[in-house]
Amino acid sequence: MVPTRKTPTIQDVARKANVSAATVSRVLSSPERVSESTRERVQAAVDATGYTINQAARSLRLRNARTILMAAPNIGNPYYSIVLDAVIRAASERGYSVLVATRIGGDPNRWLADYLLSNRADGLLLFDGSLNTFGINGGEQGPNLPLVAAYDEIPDPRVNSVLVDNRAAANRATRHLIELGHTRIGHLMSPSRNQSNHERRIGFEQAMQEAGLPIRPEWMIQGDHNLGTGIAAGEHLLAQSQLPTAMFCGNDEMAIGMIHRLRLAGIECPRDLSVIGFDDVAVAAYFAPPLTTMRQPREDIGRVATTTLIDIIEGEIPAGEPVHITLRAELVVRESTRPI
Amino acid sequence: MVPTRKTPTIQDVARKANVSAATVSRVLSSPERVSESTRERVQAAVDATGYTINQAARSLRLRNARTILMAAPNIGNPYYSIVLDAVIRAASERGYSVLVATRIGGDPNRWLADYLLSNRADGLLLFDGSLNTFGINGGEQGPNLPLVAAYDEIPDPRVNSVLVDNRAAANRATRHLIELGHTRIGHLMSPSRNQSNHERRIGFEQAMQEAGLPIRPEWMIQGDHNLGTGIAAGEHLLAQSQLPTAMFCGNDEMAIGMIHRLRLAGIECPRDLSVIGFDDVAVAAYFAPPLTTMRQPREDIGRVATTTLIDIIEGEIPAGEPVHITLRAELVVRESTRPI
DNA sequence: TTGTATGCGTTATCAG
DNA sequence: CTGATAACGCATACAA
Repeated sequence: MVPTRKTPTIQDVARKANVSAATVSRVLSSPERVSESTRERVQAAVDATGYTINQAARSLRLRNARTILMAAPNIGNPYYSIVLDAVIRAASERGYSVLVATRIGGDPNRWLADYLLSNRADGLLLFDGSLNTFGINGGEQGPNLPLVAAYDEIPDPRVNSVLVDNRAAANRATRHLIELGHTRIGHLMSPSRNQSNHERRIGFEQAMQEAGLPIRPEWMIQGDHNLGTGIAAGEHLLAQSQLPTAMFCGNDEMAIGMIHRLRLAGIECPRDLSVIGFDDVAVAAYFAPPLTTMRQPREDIGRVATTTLIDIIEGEIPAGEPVHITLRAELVVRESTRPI
Repeated sequence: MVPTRKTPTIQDVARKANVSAATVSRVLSSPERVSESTRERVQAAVDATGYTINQAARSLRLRNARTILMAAPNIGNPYYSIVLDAVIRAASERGYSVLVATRIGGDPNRWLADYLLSNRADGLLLFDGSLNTFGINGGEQGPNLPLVAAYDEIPDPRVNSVLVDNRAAANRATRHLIELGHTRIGHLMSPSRNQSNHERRIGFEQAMQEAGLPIRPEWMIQGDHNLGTGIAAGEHLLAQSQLPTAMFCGNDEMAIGMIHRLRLAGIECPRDLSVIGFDDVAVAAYFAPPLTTMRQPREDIGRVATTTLIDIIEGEIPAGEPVHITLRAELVVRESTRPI
């Protein structure tokens, strides 16, 4: 076994190039401030030693980590994985690393803030609407850390946000059903924990009212964004004396679960029931029937939120006024909806 | 605007508690080495100041980061997102953070090694079979960094690994079709870039040979693990003079795409063609028809790989002999396969 | 253009 | 049980 050589430091490089450590540091961060000859000599020494900068030391000195933290309630959800992918790409372009946290035990407000306070991350990308952003930020006189909330309508206007106009999207989805001639329309609701989901319900109700259509309470079903509640919703519907002819579902997974359950009972989509989902997950297009849905601009969300956060961290966006960016969802018509 | 207070240091706490910084440090890391009275005093000062340890300084001093790096070719793939979730949970339990990297530009071998060498991460969880683990590790006399490769059969026995027995799983999948009475069986192959996928093919061929069944080249279709190649495979099949009665697909996404395409041409699954997939992604159970598949133990992979890596980092597993852990996939019979 | 000196915040070592 | 001190590796102010 070869004895493990310790990783070279800036000093080792300096010695090898016959310059001071300061010069090596300069070659690395502002090469133009160093004469060409020494620059080359240092570069050669760097290559020869295989030197890599020690980030811990650099972070300590610079008081930053060139790292952002992405927090989501459930990274296992495909929705977030696509966002995460975009986040990593955008961060990488700016030279940032990405740390990931998901909701586990303990007080999230506390350990999320810890990450930032402890100099492990320079900013927070928050995808968890159930968290109190105000609390994370230390309240009224808090440290006011770089924070961008995404995917949730944030009721707190003091927090930077990148979000989808859920109300408009839900309105559009519902109008699609109405335009198809449906009048008996139900809504499989998203969990109302966070504002964005509540907005979907409002958009639905708005569209119904605008069209003069009744909102039937027995067709307003509470779901929890997973396949299981979609199935439960199907069962709930089967127990009703009358079925709606169309359903707007708060996300695709629930739509898929519901369609699946109803088919078992002989209710075919779209023959007997039109269904529109929300999100446009990867399989939506290949489900049977291919699912009509509102597509979330997931990559955009991840990318825009990340660049915004980094702009804030680097002071390119003034800290004074909070930033609010709104993205639009897009109607994707496939085969799970049809005229009445 | 309240002037931003700088975050308190261990010195601030020490002053407030009338002790030295060393004592504060001891209270935090080994409380039993400090008298009860001072311990309480220090604790109170910590609470009062809202002190959080500066990780950069700690890392610099301790020469570790208490962070691991997960590298995957494509974090947007739902497969990895579930693994990542398990990784985060397992890491968190041991007090580690998780950094995520995905394949972007540049030489991955180089920047992955950078992460470790630069003291940003203490170990690497590698899910990308196309990467040269040996290279990452610096070759024969390399630094030999803590590294666990997962999800791919690693041909290099010098690298620690946690993997699924793909050959046995593919063999089992194929036998399932054979037991159902099928004799005309095709295989939609995974990309052969990495060994694990190649193992699936070997498992298939083995099972066919054991059963004395012919392997028909025109039914051996090369895919690329996405829905698109599933569709292409469907078209390829439609162009043949004779169809197989059963197909073993290298993953669920391809199976779904293929079934979808064939249905458009009037070939129904499982009526005309039995299909078994691989992975058991979330929608497999709710596809029409619900998909028979080999379930990958994704959570197990993430958890076991993580705990193993941390054990290695912390020296609980001797560095001498590489660790190789094999997990088994499980046959999940649903409705996309039926007797001939 | 380059070098010297200093400090970032922490913990381990060594005295007391 | 506690305190003083040094060192981890880097980047900058200042001096040359």
